[in-house]
Amino acid sequence: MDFKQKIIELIKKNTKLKTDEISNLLSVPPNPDLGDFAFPCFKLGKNPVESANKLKDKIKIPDFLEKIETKGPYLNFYLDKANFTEKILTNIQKETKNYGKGREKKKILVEYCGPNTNKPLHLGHVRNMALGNAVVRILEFQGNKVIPVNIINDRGIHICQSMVAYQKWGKKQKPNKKGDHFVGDYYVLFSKKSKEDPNLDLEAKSLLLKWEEEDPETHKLWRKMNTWVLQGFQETYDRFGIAFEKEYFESEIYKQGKEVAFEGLKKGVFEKNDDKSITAPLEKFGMTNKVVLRGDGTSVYITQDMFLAQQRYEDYKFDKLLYVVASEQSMHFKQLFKILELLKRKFAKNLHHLSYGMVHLPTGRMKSREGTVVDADDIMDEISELAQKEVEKRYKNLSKKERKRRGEFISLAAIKFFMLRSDASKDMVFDPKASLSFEGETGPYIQYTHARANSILKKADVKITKVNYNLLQEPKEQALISLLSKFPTKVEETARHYKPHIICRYLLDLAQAFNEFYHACHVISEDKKLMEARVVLVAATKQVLANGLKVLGIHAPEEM
RNA sequence: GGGCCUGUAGCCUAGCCUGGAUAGGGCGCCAGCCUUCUAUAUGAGAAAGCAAUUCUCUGAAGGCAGCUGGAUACCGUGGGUUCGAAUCCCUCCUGGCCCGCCA
Repeated sequence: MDFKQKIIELIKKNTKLKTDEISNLLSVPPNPDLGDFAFPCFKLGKNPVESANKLKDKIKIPDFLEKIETKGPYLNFYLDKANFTEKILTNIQKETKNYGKGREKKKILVEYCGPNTNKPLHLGHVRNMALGNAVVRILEFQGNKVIPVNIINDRGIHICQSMVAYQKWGKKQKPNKKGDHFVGDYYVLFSKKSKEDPNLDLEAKSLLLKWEEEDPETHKLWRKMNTWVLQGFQETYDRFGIAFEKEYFESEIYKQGKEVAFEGLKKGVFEKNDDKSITAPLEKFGMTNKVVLRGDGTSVYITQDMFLAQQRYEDYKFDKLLYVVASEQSMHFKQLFKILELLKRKFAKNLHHLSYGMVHLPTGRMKSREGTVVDADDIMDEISELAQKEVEKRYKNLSKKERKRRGEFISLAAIKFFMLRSDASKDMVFDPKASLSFEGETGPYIQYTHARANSILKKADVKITKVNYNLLQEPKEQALISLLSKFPTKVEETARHYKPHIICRYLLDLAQAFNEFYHACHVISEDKKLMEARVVLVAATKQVLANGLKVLGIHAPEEM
């Protein structure tokens, strides 16, 4: 039983309140002077100050508490420091990389990334990948079985546009650069040329028809170009540090939603229109009606998603399916989930759209047709270059290889942390020049703190025998220990809300507390027993920083 | 017209689910911590005087993935609920996204 539970019991014994009520009221005071837990006494009577004092007199102080005090209408509980410190620090020493791990046992599918195979991944995908990857790791750390899946949008008119341009101007060249960029260039070329020559649009349309008729030549070209693009994506995934357990291809499933549409019609959930198209009537649920199958029998975007959801259920029997997709598709998912509910799919209530805000440039919205897009690879290159320069400034004698390695993990930390540190639901402006500093609330700051902790441990050559936890009484030490104890709750909270920014904020607080601590308290000292206790504290902090970075998908370096 | 999201210092952001003590961070700004330089007729002072040397002040530059201190907030607006509202409810306003037989 943890301390909070013990205090709840204590209050329960001495008041008429129920456990739940007390649990809700009991909170952590705004600053450490006011103790470790606080209980507001407004509910105990008309005069809360008097009630607080009465309650205080009634309670006998148990071993784990140092004291109880009243401050106005609040009853403040002070934990016995040595007892608390010992419990937390020994726990971290024992559990190491599993400290904070949860015990949920669900099977969760997370769909993210969702690229189109006509152009490279861009900044929006970077946010998506950072978020998806972090959510996967956090849910895993919470104890769940998590299966990351991708949906590849590898068919449709936009794909054919790149193909037309390649046919006309590609001269059968093989890629002379990363495959996705190579193909993307033809997509941009198509957009440019089609402004002058409207016939190109017709050509793309007829190519799409040929593709649907499974014309061998067309499919051969399509497969060839897709292979180039997918190879390029794979390189980006590897660099970003993500992997998928399964990739679903739109081209393999887009036709199969039809059965679902007919099923809905039979069940009376959908309606048939005069032109033979099929509609899901959703007006009574506060949405607009949705066509789920065209008059000519071909499927639309939502048709394949209806099928794909159930396909995934058959594949994995998930307890939960998360779609990490930008907020612009909120309506689509609202409609999709409602339709599946009307079709009485038992998994319908276990679907969740994890929506995130758009990434804007200082110049406005990104438009791939107009070339005002920042490519994922380019931004990684650019930031990596910057980071390598910073590394070089600090260490003149590093090998080029090592400098590159460091620059790379630092830049990825900067990018990922920047994408994750604020609430996903908000839009953000990404200014490549100004947004990614390495100072302040950044990934590198956390990494740096981790590296510093490590370097202290290396310097402090001491044998840990029997630690006297009583020695860690300084306010900065206590503040740090108190933060360390909160990690498991933060993980739980993050997993419950799918909000990685909670862990980001926590790591910033922890890093700051640690930096303040080691400036105020010298670890390496003549007093061996004190040094021993502090070394344990530093090691514990390093461990928790590492655990936190890991669930965000960020490397925790030993030095940088 | 309808739906969803959003509004917190000059800028960015946490807190809102689950109401509670002084609204927490960061950037930027100001003042320090650290390093270097400068004073060979062209800065000043101290170590009794001179020389050497050292130190202090003043000045300048640099660095800064770190630390300390400081200034900055009608929590969009108006109302309601409550002993108590950034947080819950309602009005209005701002910005964004969506409302296609595109994906």
